[in-house]
Amino acid sequence: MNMRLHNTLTGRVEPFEPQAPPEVRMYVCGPTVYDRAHVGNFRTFVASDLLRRALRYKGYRVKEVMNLTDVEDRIIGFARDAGSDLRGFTERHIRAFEEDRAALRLERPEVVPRATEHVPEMVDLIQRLIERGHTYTADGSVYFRIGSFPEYGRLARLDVSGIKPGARVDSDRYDKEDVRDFVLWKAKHDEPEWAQWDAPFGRGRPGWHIECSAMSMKYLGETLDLHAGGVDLIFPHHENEIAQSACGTGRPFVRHWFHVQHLLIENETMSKSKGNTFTIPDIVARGHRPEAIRYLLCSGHYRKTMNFTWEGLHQAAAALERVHGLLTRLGEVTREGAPGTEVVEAGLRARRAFDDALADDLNTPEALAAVHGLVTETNGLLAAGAVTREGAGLLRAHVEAMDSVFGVLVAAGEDGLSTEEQALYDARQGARRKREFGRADEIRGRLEKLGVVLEDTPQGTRWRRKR
RNA sequence: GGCGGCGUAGCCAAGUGGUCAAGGCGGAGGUCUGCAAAACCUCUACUCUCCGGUUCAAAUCCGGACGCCGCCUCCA
Repeated sequence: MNMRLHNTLTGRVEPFEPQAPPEVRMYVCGPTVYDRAHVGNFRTFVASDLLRRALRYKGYRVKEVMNLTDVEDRIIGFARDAGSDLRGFTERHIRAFEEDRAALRLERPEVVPRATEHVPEMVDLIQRLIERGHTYTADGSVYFRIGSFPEYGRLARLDVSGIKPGARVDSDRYDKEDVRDFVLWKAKHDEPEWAQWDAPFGRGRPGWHIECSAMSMKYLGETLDLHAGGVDLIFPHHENEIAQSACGTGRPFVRHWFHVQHLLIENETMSKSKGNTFTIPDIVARGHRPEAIRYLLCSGHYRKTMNFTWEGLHQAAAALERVHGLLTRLGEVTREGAPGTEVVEAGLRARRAFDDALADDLNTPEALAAVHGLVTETNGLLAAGAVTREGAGLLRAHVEAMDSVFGVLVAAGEDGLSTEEQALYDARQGARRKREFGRADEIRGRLEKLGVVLEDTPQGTRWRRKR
């Protein structure tokens, strides 16, 4: 159950120790549902999915909460423009997110709360902050006074001392005592009715950060074991979450902060103006499989900027195909007998390397290398006829165990051949039996154009879909 | 300007003081095959952006240069 993870709070890789093992209470900042999430967003979600799966692999029981931010100024704006109410607008994007989540084989967190369904909890927390003297009101909005929290800036390593308390900063709509103070509750202006809630401190809507504090603590308790998100959230979002939560409860908010680096697309920053904020359906429309996307996102370390390229997607698909091919061939072994020591040892060796890699700050690239090491060894043993049926089962079990973390190594069930494809397949088999190889090759070429690859083996002809 | 990170083969990507610079993709040759495909075997970075330094020893530590990226108020 040993695991070392980098902790943004300390800036070091340190042993991960939950408060009440084997349970891990983990929170992940989820999507803001005003648009379809892009691959960059999904890098974070894939990384946090790898983390929760790795923790389970190591013997922990994970309770993960991932919020859906379904009220926020942009959402309100877009919904109003679309002539929709909040629920109608966000529902569409939530469904899209669920589709993408399933396509990338992300496990569904145990709790997926929506901000709009937790306004009372947020009001409650704000109320507590007011009572403890961490707030002030300006124009009806409630602000958090960062000067009331000495530890402010620790996570982001910001030096707050340069900001003069009391220096008023002009803002078109709100009047803050300090630039870095942030809003807990925004007083209503001209927002639609569906974007307003009642609170003891006035009608309005919650600020951005408060939802994560309120929802995480509701489902996971006042101190979380793990909190994950993209690096861009370190400041101000997570810094503010810490301030609100710690000041509201008087306890540490999070023990371990896990932050995922950003993604580059073809060596360029993602941005709307560059037109490279690809969504999962965008990438699929270009002929790539979601499994390849997931594999590619798994192939770099989460703390390092990753370069996402179309070429890389092809490479990922090819690497994945290699593992799938091994599994197919393991299933075809018929020889009886106990597994040889070579088989047993190859499996154990790979598992040890795999376990070590995961324990070392979730080093998935190295864990993947362990998987491929086993593939190469097994292929060799297979070619030498050294694998029995029992041995094949053992090796497959190792791959499956490792895939409990990666989630793409075992191929999803494929559809059978269509009637047309089946007819061609049968015709080729007939031609081959009659040794009419010219005709057989011609049919094989036609099937390949249809995306079906044939492989003749001593045991017969097998087919697979081209990647 | 302040803070943080990165620069490893054609491409993707581990390694952060001392067996060997992982692994994948691609490429070359060979084995197998009716031919292919798949698989196997061999080869594919004497070197880690560059320049200095520390050390018996550096891709790994220190200094500098160049290039790239992120954060410094609602963007994963």
